[in-house]
Amino acid sequence: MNLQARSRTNGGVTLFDVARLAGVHPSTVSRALDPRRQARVKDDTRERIMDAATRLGYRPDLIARGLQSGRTASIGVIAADLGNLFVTPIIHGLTGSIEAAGMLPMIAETQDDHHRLTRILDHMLARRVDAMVVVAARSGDLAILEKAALSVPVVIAARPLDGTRLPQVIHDDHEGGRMIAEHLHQLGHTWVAQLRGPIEVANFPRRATGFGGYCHEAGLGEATLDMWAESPTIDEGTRLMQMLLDRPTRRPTAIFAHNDLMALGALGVLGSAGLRVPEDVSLVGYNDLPMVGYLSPPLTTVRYPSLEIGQTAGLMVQQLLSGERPSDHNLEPRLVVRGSTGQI
Amino acid sequence: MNLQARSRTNGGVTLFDVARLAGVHPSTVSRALDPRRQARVKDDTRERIMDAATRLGYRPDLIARGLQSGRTASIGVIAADLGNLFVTPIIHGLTGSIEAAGMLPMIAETQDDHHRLTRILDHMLARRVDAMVVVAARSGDLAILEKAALSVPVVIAARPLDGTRLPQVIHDDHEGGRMIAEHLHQLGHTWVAQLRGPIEVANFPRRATGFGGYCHEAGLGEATLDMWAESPTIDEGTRLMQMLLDRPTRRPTAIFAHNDLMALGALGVLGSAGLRVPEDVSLVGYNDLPMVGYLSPPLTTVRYPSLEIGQTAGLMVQQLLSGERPSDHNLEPRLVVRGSTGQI
DNA sequence: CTGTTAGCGCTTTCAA
DNA sequence: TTGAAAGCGCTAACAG
Repeated sequence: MNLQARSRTNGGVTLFDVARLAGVHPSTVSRALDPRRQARVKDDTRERIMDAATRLGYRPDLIARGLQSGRTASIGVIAADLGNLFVTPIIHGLTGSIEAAGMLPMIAETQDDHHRLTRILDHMLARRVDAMVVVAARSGDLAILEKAALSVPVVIAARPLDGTRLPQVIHDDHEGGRMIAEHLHQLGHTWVAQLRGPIEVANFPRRATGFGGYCHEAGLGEATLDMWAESPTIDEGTRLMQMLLDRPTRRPTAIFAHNDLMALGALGVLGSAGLRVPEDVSLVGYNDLPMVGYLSPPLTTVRYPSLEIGQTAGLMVQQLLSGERPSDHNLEPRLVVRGSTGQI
Repeated sequence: MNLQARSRTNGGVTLFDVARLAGVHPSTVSRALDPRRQARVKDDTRERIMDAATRLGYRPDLIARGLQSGRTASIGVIAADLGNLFVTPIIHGLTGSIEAAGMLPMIAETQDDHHRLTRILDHMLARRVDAMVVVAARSGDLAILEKAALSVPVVIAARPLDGTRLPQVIHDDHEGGRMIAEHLHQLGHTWVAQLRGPIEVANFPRRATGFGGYCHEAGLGEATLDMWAESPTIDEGTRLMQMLLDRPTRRPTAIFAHNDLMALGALGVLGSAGLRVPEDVSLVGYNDLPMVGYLSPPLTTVRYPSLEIGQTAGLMVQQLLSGERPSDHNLEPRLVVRGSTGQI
C-alpha cells in the first residue's frame, strides 16, 4: 500500500501521518493508542508513537472508528419536552453516569407527538447510537419502541410503559398516589379530589389509582372530575381547578394535583376564589420541583427522583452494552410534607 | 467488484442490498437517494430504487456518510452545569432551532472546570461535530476556545467572553444591573448592597459594574462585600447574606443578589433574622427562573432570555455552516417588578 | 511484537 | 443516465 498517498481532508492529522513519523505501520499505531491492546506493543515503540502523536497533535477520528467498530459511544436520549423542569436532572444524571465510559448523550424532543417520536427513533438509529433512553413513552408508542429495540438496546425511563419487557427505570407512582391519600386522611379529610394529568402518560393513571384505591378502602369520598388534563401544565391545572370549583357539588377540602405545575395553576384559581391554602383547602402536588418548597404556602408534594432515574438509566445502558440484562428499577416515592396541607 | 460479497454487520440493510434488489449499481442508489442529485437519475430507475429501499426497510448510515462527507449533522453543546435551571431553556431553544436542518445536539458538562472543558472540546472535535455552542465560558478559557475554533465553528452563548472575535449571543448584563439600581433608587433606597456571583463568569462582573456604576452616578451608597461567591448557588447566597448581616456597619435597605438562587439563599437568612421582605429589606434577583413569581414574596428580578439565546445560537450555527459570519447578539434585559421590592 | 490485507457503508470522481 | 474504482480514517484477522 502506498502510505504516502493517504492524505487528510479534514485538515486533520491521521493515523497514517503518525505512523509515518514514527516509522511504523498504521495498525501498530492503532494498537499503541488503544488502551485495551497497547500491552501488545513494545514499550519503546509505543513511546515513539505517542511522541509522534503528540507532536503532530493527532486526534483520533471517532467517526471513522465508529464506522469500523459499529460503536459510536453516543446514547440517544429522547425526551418529551426539554422545557419541563423534571427532565433536566434526568439528563444531568445520565450524562454524569455515562461520561466515564467516554459516551455522550445525543438529545431530541418529541413534543409528545407520536410521529415525531417515530422520526426521531429512525434518525437516532441512522446515527448508530449505541443505545437509547426514552423518557417520553406514551401508551400508544409501545409498538415502535419495541421495534426500535430490535436494532439497539432501549431503556425506558421515568414514564412507565405497560406490556413490555423493555428494561425500565421508573418510580412507584401508584405508591406515591396512595401516600398522598393516606396523608390527607390522617389530617382528617374525607371529601377529596384529584386534578388528573394526561391519561396517555402512564404515570398519571398510576397516581390516580394509587390515590383512588386508598380512598376507596379508607372510605374517603372522591369528587374527581371525569376529565384528564391534556398536558401536565400550569394552564391545565388552572382549567381543571376552575371546572371543579364551578361544579354545584360540595367543594372538596383537599386537592391532589397530579404534578407541581398543575398544583401551581390550582393555587392561582383558589387564590382568586378567595380560598386560603391550607385553611380552606389543602393542596398536594407531585415531583418536588426545585423551589416549590419556597412557594407560599410551601407545597406538600412527592419527591420524584429524576437525578437517580437518569443515573440508573446510564448504568443500565452500560450493563446492556456489556451484554447483561439489567433488572428493572422502581424507585421509592417520598412524601414531602410542607405547608400546603393541614388539618381540616 | 464482487457485490455479493458486501454484507451487513450491523444487522442492517445497506445501500448494496438495495442496489442488488433494484438491479442497479450502488452509486446509482446513492444518487437516487440524495435530494440534490436525484434529478440525474431516470424517473423509473429511481422509482424502482425507492421501492426496493422501502421494501427492505433501508436506512442510510449517517456515520458512514459522515466519514465520507466530513459532516455529522451534530452540534456540540457544552454547558457548565445541566442542573442549573436557566440552562434547560437554552438547550430547548437550540434543539428546536437546529432540528429542522436534521441536526442534533450532543451534550456535555464542564462542572466549571477548565480541564474538563479542555477534554470535552477535544472529545467533541474527535467526534467531528459540525459546530459547537459553548454555554460554559469562563475568563480563563479564552485560549482553548479560540484554538478549538480553528477546527470548527464555535458560538459563545449566555456567558460573555471578553477579548475574542468568536461570535457571541449574550444578554446585556451591564444594563440589567443598571436597571436594578435605578429601580431601587426610584423606590427611595440610598444604602444598598450586592451579593456578587463568581468573578470568573463574565456575567457577574458586568452586573456588578452596571449596578455599581448607577449607584455611583446617582449617589447611592454601596455596602457590598469585597468577596465574590464561589458559585452562583443558594448556599453561596446564604453564606454571603449571612456575612453581610454579621458586619457591624449599618444594614442596607436593599439587596441585589446576582441571581435568583442566591436571592433564595438570602431570603432564608433574612427570614431567620426576623427581617421582612420587602418591609425591612428589598431583595432583587436575576434570571427570572420559572416559579420565582410564585415565591413569597414574589421575587423582583430581571428576565434572562434563555430560550431566545438557545434559538439564536442555533441560527448562528446554521449561518456559520453556510459560510456566513453571523453578527453578535446582545439581547435586552427586562426588569420584572414583583413583590420583593418596595418603597423604603 | 509488528506488518499485511481487507474492509465498515457511503460518496465521488471519471469513464462509458 | 449509469457503472467502475477509489477512497473517507480507522480496526481487525491473520501472518510472520
